[in-house]
Amino acid sequence: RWEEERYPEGIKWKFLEHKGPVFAPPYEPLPENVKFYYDGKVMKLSTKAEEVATFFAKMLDHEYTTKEIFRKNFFKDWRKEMTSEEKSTITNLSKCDFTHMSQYFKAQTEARKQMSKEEKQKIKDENERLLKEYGYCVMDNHKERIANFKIEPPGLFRGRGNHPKMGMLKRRIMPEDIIINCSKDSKIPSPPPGHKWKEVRHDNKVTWLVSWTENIQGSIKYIMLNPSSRIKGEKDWQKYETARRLKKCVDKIRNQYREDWKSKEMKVRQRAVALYFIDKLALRAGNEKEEGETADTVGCCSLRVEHIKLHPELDGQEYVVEFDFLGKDSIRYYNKVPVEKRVFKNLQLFMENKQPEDDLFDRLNTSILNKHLQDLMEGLTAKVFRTYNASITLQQQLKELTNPDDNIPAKILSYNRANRAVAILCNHQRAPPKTFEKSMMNLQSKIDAKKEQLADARRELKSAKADAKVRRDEKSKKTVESKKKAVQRIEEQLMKLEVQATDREENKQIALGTSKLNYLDPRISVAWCKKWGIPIEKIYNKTQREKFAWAIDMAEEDYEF
DNA sequence: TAATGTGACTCAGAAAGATACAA
DNA sequence: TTTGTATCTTTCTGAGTCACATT
Repeated sequence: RWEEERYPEGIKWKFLEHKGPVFAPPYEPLPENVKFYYDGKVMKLSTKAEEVATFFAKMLDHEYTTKEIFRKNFFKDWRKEMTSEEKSTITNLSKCDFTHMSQYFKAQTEARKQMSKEEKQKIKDENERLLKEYGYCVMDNHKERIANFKIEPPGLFRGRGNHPKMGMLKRRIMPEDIIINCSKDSKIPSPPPGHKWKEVRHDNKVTWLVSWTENIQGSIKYIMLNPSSRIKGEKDWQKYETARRLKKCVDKIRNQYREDWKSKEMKVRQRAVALYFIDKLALRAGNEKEEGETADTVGCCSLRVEHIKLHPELDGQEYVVEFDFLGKDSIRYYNKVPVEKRVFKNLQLFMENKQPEDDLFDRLNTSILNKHLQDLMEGLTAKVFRTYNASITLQQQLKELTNPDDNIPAKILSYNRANRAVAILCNHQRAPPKTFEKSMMNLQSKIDAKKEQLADARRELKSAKADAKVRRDEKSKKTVESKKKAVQRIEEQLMKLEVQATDREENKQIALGTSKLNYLDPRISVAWCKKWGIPIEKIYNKTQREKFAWAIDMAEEDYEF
């Protein structure tokens, strides 16, 4: 297995062979009867302009097509694709009527749903063929699954939150944009007929197979392997091992930064307070970002004065810091945290004579912080604290919440609650599902029905008992037994439903997936399952079991993070 | 030098798609 | 048995982190 293989420093593989990427299907022009209207009049668009128009039409129902920035960016990029005639006619987006196009696409979606079984199967088979041919590569001696072998199709860029580039045209990626990475002695993938690759290279110090430069931010996109692959699994394992090394020295580090709160040097104090937040609140490092290029979000080091409020006293607690800022993906972080007096006083100092838009930690950035962390422990960076605190929290919570006498569903509820504690710590949120209220009501009515059923069963049991008392024969005794069993079964079903309701309610706005997949040492979960006799399938689905195969292999019931 | 840029990788929630379940 | 719908799974691709090169 891959756990045993070793490579010299920086070398990621010796042999790499793959088939290259799958390109987005070419644009299919709309049928003649689907019309676009400008200023109330039918207008036939050139193919290029029409394609971009369809991107907008497909999003018509979405809120962001009403946003000014989105519309402005879209219109600007759309005009670039128009012929000069179109350009001179179409001068106002508000006069464009995409509704007919939009209806056509909705009808198409509907038609796809209504397809016969055979037609659906045909599509499925084709997808499978594609996966079989392009979805795998050979890295060293293993056939590995590729994560994203399909090139992103063209469309309109949708950033998260208040992104200044929303609505811009994401251009179509051509073979001429593509860099292929594979080994010299492999069969080099051939570009589509009539095309050439931008470059073919043989760099075994990186893990990607294909790359191209995207036109919105000018950043590089990659095709890489699936999480189940050796190269990803090994790295994942390493990540948790680093976090476990932090566990051994975290007390020392904590004492150190507490000392540094008193330092004469401003830089050191800021570093120490920031690190305290990263450790205590599991904040992200917070790199600087180029203004105007992305949504305005921050992490710890990039916090601004306007993102915190200091309360010498709040709701009976002393020295409370109120955080309110947008973090990664523009997810709001809101928290009121009582801190130590010394931290509080330092924050007051940092905020002195500053404007709301000034940096809170003006003498600090992620590079300075990470250099310092590197000195404290090899391989230590800001994000290791997140991994460490997430995993240790799961372990503690599992110990605290698991009741040995509980049945399996109740134990799983405890697991989910432990998982939830981590998700809350890491601020992993989701939009409440659109059908949440409804599904909650459905569940409640199920519970009510089950309760009635239970009452009936109990009544029947009672009368059966009475009956048996009178008759005193074998048959009626047996009836009592079976009625007892029925009551028990219904009680269990009821309990299961109630547990489910609790779980769902508590989970309304919490996303468990990210922490489960990226922050929790899977060996903790595997060990917990073994210890309590919970089938691993109850915790990890098939994909997750593939990703965590190394942990399932490795961890025994006594594993300690 | 510290600031800035570049590249490669992890982590993120929404949306689409597949499946299970109830009517 | 079929069909509609709720839920679970997978896909998608944007948004971070962090190391290292360049100026």
